[in-house]
Amino acid sequence: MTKAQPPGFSLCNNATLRRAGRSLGRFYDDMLAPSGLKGTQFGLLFQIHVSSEPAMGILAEALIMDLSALGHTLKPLIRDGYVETFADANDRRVKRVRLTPQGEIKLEEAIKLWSIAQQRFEAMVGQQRAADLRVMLDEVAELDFETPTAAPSV
Amino acid sequence: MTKAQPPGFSLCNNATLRRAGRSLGRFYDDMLAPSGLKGTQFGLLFQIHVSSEPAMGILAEALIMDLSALGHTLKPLIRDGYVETFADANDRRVKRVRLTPQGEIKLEEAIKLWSIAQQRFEAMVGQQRAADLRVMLDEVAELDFETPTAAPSV
DNA sequence: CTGAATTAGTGGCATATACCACTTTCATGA
DNA sequence: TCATGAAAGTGGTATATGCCACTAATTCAG
Repeated sequence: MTKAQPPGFSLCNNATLRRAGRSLGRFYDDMLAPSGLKGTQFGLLFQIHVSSEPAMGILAEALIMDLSALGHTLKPLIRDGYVETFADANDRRVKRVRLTPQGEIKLEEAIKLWSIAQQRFEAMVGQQRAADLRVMLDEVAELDFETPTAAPSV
Repeated sequence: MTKAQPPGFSLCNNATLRRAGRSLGRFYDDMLAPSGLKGTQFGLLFQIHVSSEPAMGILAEALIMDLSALGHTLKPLIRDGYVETFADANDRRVKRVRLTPQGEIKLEEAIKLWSIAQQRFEAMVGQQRAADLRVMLDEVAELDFETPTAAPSV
């Protein structure tokens, strides 16, 4: 028979991805800890920073995140004064998001810590392989999982 | 200059991994929905199934998951009667975990759904590339992130 | 222009995870 | 044997995320 599955390894792409996510997440969290931000929060601040006062829906889409989840995740950042929201001028349904000056400062501070984490990680797996991995992951993220539940409606 | 970052893509390995995780997670969740299990729960049941009545600590280690997080994640599964725990015979500190008969049945049911998800995914990215991705992810998960906080204590 | 359908967010609820402070058991050395 | 310290879990608290039901604003057909 084939050799027994190494303990902890799974053939499930999803389980494997989550497992790696927990591991890597803790690493980035640890490295970012001095800033008081979690890896996720850093990513969120960064995405807001590089976007142009994005609407929540647009932001959620870019992050492939549920809109309501984004709302929840944003709360601690708003509470801590790093992010603020404001109504769109043309469509009052739309709420836009931006960093506060304090948020920009915090982000800069965090970027320094993040760079170290990023470097440490890439030193371990290789810069090229890390880039390859990201490409692969972005491809996975962008896949069209449209479930053909049954016959596609005419 | 280099071309602007495509919206939603990040150089951060952690952010990219999480983003892909959300995307893939939803896909597996959707596919498993008829069983009433989430992708995470399926992975957990499976890992318990292939282990030999593992102690919680061992299970957590295999999944690279915090022990207390495992405890919390296990609760709904215990409540729903899929998993049960029992004290180790030789060390009363140790709590072992196993599937109930009901849990085994549910797992079998879920495996059918999972297979479809797995197939669909691999049809999209290619079986070989999926395998490569898992290898890469397992490697990342297994990295030694030991933070050399400062001078290693003598 | 008015009522139905659509779009954007919110709030509630449930699971996923982490860290920390305990509590209970063991293991160990004096 | 007994005090100490290590090991395994539990519970609390906080963030991360998703889905669903609902509300507010818009858009659109008639």
